[in-house]
This record gives sequence, C-alpha cells and structure tokens, in this order.
Amino acid sequence: MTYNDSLTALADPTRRAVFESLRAGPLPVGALASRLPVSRPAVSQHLKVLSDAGLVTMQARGTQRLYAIRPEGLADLRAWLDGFWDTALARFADEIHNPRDPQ
Amino acid sequence: MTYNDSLTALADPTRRAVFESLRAGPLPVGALASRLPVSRPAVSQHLKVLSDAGLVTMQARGTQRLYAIRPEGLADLRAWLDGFWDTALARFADEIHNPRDPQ
DNA sequence: ACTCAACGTCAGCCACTACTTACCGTAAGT
DNA sequence: ACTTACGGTAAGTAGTGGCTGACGTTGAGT
Repeated sequence: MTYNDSLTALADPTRRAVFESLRAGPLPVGALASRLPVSRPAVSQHLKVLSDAGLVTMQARGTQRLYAIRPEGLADLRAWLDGFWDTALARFADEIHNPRDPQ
Repeated sequence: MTYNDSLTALADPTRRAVFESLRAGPLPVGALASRLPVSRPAVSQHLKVLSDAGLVTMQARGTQRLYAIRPEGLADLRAWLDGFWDTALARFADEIHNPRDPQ
C-alpha cells in the first residue's frame, strides 16, 4: 500500500508546491527554494519525504542535486483512486435501485 | 483547486479508514465507529472533514445519519493526478533525448 | 411524558510536523 | 591550498490537528 505514503507526502501544501515545481522539469534544491516562501533546509526536508515516498529521484551533478519527478511513483495512487472510483460509482448506481439496510 | 481539499482530507490514516469503510456502501456513524479503533466523536469529526471536502454525503434517517461516498468528489483529484501523470511522463521521456540545463 | 439511542459539538490535552538557524561535508574554481 | 557555492543534517520551537470525555439535542418507542 504505497498509496498511503503518496497521500501523506502530497498532503502538505508546501510539499505539493515543491512537487509541482518539478512538473516542468528537473531542478536543483537552490532553484526550488528560491521559488518558494520557505528556506532551503525546509525544501531539503520536503524533498527527503518525497524521495522516501518514491515520488522524486535525485541525481548528483557536481555539488548540485538535481531532483526530478518519478512518474511511476504516482502509479499506486492512481490505481487506488481508479479502483475506488469504479466500485464507488457502481455501488452508488446500485444503491439507487436497491436501497438496503446497512448494519 | 479542490484537489487540495481532497488530498488534505485523505491524508490522515484514520480518515482514510473511515472513507474506505464506506466503499462497500452507506453506513451510520455508530457502525463506522465500531469498526474503527477510535471513539465515535472522532469519527464524527472525520466525517465532517470528508463532508466539507465533498467526499461524502449525509442523509438523515431518524436519529441516524447515513453517510455515503460521493464519487464526484474524487473527480478533481483524479483529473489533477492524470494531468500530472501525463505531463510528467512526457517531460520524463523528453528529458532522455534532450537533457537541458535547468535554472 | 419519560426513557433511551444516535449524533454533533466543545474543551482540553498530547503528539506530530513544518519551519528556522546553525553547523558540517563536499566539489569546483582560482 | 584556499575560498566559495551547494546542500544535507541536527537541535529547538511554534503551531496544527487528532483524540477523548463530557454535554446538549433530537427523534423513536413505550
């Protein structure tokens, strides 16, 4: 169940901002921090969480660390969401015709 | 940007458990609380958050409150995720052939 | 009318977490 | 070798948010 980690990682607004900043392409930590209203260490910490969740990858280039989005990291979350969507919709449609007594 | 609210709402593990408990069909608050390791007031509070995020609906039936999943509530999150997935994958594939200098 | 069951809400507490400053290691340029 | 740029880590703090117990309200049953 890595979609748990994905959801936790994407829950924080600042972390989402970091993640979305990488949408246009890889960026080093400093560039990310300069675009966001938080300090560089804060960005580093967010990147660690995103990295642990498998949502970003890191590539060293000299003293720079180039961070990039890892698309496969979103796969589990997408799958969970789609499955949920399908069964929920089915249940929803079913409920209209066959209301049942829960519990 | 309601996907923000969706992500925030689905971030908490207990709240996710509440949400997933409704996957099989509508349930009253008491039934939800009895399946979860938290008190009934806690479930009520989680349901409020989910409701505010548009992820669940409530229907009174006597003194009971029947909560059900609202599939459309997931639409924005799905759309965001899909859009992200697409552009990230495109960027990712593009990066391989045309690595550029960021910043 | 009285009682009981089902919930929502409030107040207070505790834990987690996002943030900052300070510090340290490392690579590049001179 | 020395300096500078880049960034990860540690320590400390403030704020947020989830949880519980207590209370109030409403509807059903007798």
